[in-house]
Amino acid sequence: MLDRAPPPDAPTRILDAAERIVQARGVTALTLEAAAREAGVSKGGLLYHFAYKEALLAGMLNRLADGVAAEFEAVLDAQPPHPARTTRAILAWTFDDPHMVCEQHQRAAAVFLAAFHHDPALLDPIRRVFAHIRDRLRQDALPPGHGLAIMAAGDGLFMGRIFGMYTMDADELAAMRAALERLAEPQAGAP
Amino acid sequence: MLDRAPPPDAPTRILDAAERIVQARGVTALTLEAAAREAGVSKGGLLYHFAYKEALLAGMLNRLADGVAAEFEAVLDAQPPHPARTTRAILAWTFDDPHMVCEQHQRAAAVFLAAFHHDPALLDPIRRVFAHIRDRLRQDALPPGHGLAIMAAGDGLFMGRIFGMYTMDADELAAMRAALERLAEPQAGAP
DNA sequence: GTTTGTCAACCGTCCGGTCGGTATAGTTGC
DNA sequence: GCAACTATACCGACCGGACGGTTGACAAAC
Repeated sequence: MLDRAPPPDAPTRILDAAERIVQARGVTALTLEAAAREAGVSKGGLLYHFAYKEALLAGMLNRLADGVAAEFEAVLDAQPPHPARTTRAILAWTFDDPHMVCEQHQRAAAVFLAAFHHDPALLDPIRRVFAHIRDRLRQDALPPGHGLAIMAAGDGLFMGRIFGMYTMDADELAAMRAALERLAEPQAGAP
Repeated sequence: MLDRAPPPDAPTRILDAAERIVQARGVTALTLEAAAREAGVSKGGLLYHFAYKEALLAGMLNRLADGVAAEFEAVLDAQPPHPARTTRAILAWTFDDPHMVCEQHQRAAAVFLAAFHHDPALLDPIRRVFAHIRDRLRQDALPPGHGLAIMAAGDGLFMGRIFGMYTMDADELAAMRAALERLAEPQAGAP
């Protein structure tokens, strides 16, 4: 389909390479030399584009934040109108299939952890994305707390998967989704 | 009350020191030398008790897993009989106050992350603890998925706090708890 | 001819792990 | 009773390698 994409520029190639390394071999393996080699440039070449290692990490995380924001926006747009549209988008985001297994998200998690490892402040761009989602969530016509509970459950599921804390089969996943969907009913708990 | 506790032995002191470092200054600051100094032994002394750095990490994580298991057991024991007793214990564990702000848990998170950073396989002891809790959860008289949803939400909240992704005020927390408690009602969603 | 992008060689530091050694407390043989 | 030996606990100098970052050179683009 898009096999004729132009070759990415050096910074992009470097960011890609760094992500690949972090995903495949963990934070410790992400050295300037390794990233440079993987990207097909020299260490000096890498340092021309990212003057410090921290700049590289920041670049990775900024791109990640943009990606996450765009992805959520896409899921939201695909959602039919509903009083709890944002909440339902989160549910879809969490449970709908392509997303669940996506290697993309393993990579996102790896980048996230790598950044946190180096300096928690690097996470700020992502924090802003989540804060934005939470603001949207507040505008849903739902009893207070329901949206947050669903969001927290989604995050918990995601984290659990990242850390290999629990792997659930399709049945359990479906049951969880059903449970959370009860919380996303507009009339739920209305007085 | 117990101010006459005997001084801890060297391995315990080292583990304590390592935890303190990891919590206060992050994974990167946990070097053998730093841990040794903080524990008041020499590097050689530390290596006598923990032959590799990995052994130190494993020791930290094993102790953590034991602590978490004991803590959950205590919360569970404090719970009055109820068809969804384990689920309610998780709710209490997640939301009841002393636990929420506890510095202990910041430390637990730091140890967890440090271990994961070094080698994800190190997390196995904790994984076992969570698997055990999940088994208990399944025995609650609740529609399938409700317990899991609550557990995931608790994990999400915990992770969110660790990574500073979102900080919720007391009202939001209370609303979340109320929402999740609806899922912990035995009759909830019964046909 | 200067700016832009890239390179390879190099440096200083830090860190995990090794190693030879010390001190104290048993244990054994006589 | 004591010498010889062993085990336990600990010390700190040192080594080798890795890693982040610097430097100076160089070629193509403008």
